Amino acid sequence: MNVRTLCLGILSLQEASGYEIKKDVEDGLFSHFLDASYGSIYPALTQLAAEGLVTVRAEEQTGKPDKKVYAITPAGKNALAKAISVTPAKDKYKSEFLFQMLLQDFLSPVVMLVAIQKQLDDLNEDLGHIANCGPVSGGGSGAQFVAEYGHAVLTAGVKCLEYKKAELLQQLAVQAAE
Amino acid sequence: MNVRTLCLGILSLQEASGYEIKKDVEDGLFSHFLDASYGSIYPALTQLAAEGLVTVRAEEQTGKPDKKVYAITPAGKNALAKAISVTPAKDKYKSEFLFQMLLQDFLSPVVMLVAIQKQLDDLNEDLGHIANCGPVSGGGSGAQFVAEYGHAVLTAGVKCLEYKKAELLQQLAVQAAE
DNA sequence: TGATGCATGTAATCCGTTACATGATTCA
DNA sequence: TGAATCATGTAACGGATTACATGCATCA
Repeated sequence: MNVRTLCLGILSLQEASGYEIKKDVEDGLFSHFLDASYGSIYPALTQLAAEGLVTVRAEEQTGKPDKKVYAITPAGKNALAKAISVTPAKDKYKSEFLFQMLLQDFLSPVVMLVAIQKQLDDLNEDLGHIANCGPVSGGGSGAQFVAEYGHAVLTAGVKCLEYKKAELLQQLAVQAAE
Repeated sequence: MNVRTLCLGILSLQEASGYEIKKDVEDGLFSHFLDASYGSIYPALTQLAAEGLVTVRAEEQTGKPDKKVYAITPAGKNALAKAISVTPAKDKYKSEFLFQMLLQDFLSPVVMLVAIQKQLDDLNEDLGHIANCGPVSGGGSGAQFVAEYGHAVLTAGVKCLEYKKAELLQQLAVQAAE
């Protein structure tokens, strides 16, 4: 899936500017399974508008720069429906954290502890993003499904890491006592 | 993290050919959080050998093509230790499946069911990869940690999806009865 | 006889990130 | 006064994937 489809998908839930789409994938409900940078979002939006799949409207704001609000068109909805009806690619998960843990023989216990804590913070941050969006938001039942799935998976990770962390802490304490 | 470091990491656990490294990230214990293609592995290995971070040995095989077995050198271990001692980048997770679920209003219940089943199959496949490696394998305690974490997260996903699937199936049955 | 597994490699292409460029406003 | 937020955009660069090329052995 490319950034074009991503934008179309978000715009099908609500109107938004490029800046707001970036926020959605950075801090919003979608942050834990989507990603895109300004460098890909803005060109995609321009292209989408040129093809008539979205409309643009300049919105003046007081105290803030003007923004371009994009909205999906019927043609855009068709294109979106087509794009997401194909069997999706398998989820991609890349974790440098797990790579580090795999190679823990090369790491000092302190470095390990720092890495685990960082991972814990990252997971909790994502959990926070999901919680912030509240039970109802943009995508209705779809958003709820995604929130529940994310919550389940993220929570499982946290639980596992809390256990590991406690284990490590105890080991460190024993070592210090010797 | 780049493919160079990935190869160095796997070679620190055991000797391997490029083909075997690819299998590790495709079907092995690492498959659910690492990824690399031949097009990136082979050049990386060649480069690593040229820099003296790994050694190459041609191994003749009966009934199979010869293979080049790579092994990490002390210099390679140093380079690896250095590379993984920096704070790792945040995990990247991209899910077209969740994107589809988010946009479920554009999907027929049947397409949704197919998508959920496919996701379930994918998760169970990864779970199988972890189980196949058994309690002990290459990386010792590191491998065990990674296996436990993967198992916890993947299982949570399966549980959540089984529930959703049952819910959907029931809805479909009710609709059919009307 | 055709598909699949084992095995190595190269080159074009693509998609996206990073960095750069600009500028107003608000809050500390 | 400096940092952060809001806001849009471009261009170079990079890293990896995809597709291609080759070839033997085994299994159905």
